[in-house]
Amino acid sequence: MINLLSNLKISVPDKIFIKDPESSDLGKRIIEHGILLIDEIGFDSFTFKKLGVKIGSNESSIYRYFESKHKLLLYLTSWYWAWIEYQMVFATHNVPDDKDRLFKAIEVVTRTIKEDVTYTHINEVILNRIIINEYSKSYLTKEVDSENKEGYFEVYKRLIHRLREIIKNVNPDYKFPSSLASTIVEGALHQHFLKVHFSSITDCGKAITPTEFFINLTQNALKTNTDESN
Amino acid sequence: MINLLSNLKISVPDKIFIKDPESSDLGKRIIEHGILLIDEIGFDSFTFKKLGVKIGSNESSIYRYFESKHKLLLYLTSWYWAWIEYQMVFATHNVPDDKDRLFKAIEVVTRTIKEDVTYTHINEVILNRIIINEYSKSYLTKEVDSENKEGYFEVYKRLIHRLREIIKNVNPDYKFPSSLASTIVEGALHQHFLKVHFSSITDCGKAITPTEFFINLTQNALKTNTDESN
DNA sequence: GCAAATATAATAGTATTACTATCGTTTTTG
DNA sequence: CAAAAACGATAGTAATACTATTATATTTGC
Repeated sequence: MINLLSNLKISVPDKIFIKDPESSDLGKRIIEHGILLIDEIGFDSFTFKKLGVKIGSNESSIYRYFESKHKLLLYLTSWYWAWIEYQMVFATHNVPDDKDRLFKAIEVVTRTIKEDVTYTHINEVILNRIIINEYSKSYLTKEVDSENKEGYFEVYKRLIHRLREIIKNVNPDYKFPSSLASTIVEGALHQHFLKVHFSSITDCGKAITPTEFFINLTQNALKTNTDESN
Repeated sequence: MINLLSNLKISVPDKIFIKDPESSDLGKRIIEHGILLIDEIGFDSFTFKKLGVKIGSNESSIYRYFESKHKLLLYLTSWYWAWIEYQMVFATHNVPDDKDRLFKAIEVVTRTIKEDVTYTHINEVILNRIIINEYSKSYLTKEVDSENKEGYFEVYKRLIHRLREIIKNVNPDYKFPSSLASTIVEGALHQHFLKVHFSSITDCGKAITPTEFFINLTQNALKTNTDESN
């Protein structure tokens, strides 16, 4: 699976960037060290000037790739969700049982990220931390609707749609497949955050994982009256 | 109930402000128009200078109440959750059946806010919109841990703890009462957001409410094997 | 191998932000 | 009524989030 993935370029909507960062060495350094710096000082304190210093390049050069730090965040989040999407597709591919497929899919979107050596300039463990800490900021803006129209959130919505379809296969009569799908994905990020910063309002921690919680929640939500198999 | 509440002052941790905005006319105007202005232009574009213009006062005077706009947001969110907490306590008070109590509690934390005339200078409908759009930004910061130690999130955590206890009463064997409680509260905000901005990834809208979704989810999550009553 | 095109670097400049500090005036209150 | 507290006005600062221009380096196409 890792080899299959390594031949694929994770595809990010091209309206997000001015110049594709994958197309040059400087572009890749912007992504690589952008991730590290956002993780280090937080997105709010992050500036292109500081990133320029880190990569020994100039602020103005970074602006030729991304028109703002907000667009860079949109790039990173789209990349992340596309990466998760690929993992979901591969992990659920050829799984014959509908329920098993759903459990696999939930596992992919809720688990703690382990390092992936496929994309050398992107540290997925750190990127995942950025998603947990900063993802909401990418859409909690006054510009959401216009940016949504521009397609900046396509990857994320497609992932939720895929998960919704897998849910519907398990129980076509379930009334809230979209809300369940979006709750699992967003909720998992939230539980991972709580685990680190507000442990008193989550059960997730050393013994219990968000994956366990959401699989249990989903399993019960989709149980039909006549279903005693689980 | 409204009359009972009107005698209560919603209590916000006093470390959040420099001077209690409830203690003066200017303070109340800061809160009242702060809410309106944040809703109008979004928290990111909101500044004390702009607020000063709106209320015919000076930037420097506002700084005498709140040391930063971030603290003002913490004030508003604490106020909001304390207000929700009161409603939850009153709505569940004297409800004999554990399940009914839980459903009432979920309703209070997930429903669409209708206007409340009790607190004249605070428009709860608009404040709710701010919570939906901006709440995450109050804790998704590099300072969460130190601010959490200072008690800035006490009200929110207390609300989640209350909900958790109500959940535990219904099913003491349920393994994830804290995670379920935090998922309901955070998830409801998220579903309300999706309803407005990303309707394709939620079932909530005109026909279905977040309350319905989360009551259904909880009901199924807490069902015991021998429980056929619902 | 060289000219043209492209990419990058360096510098400067702008309006705004998120404050702090000071001072004078008004209002409150003991 | 005097002292204290609150408020308003002004000024100042370092940083932010850019844009614009120009110079230099690198790549490429013929």
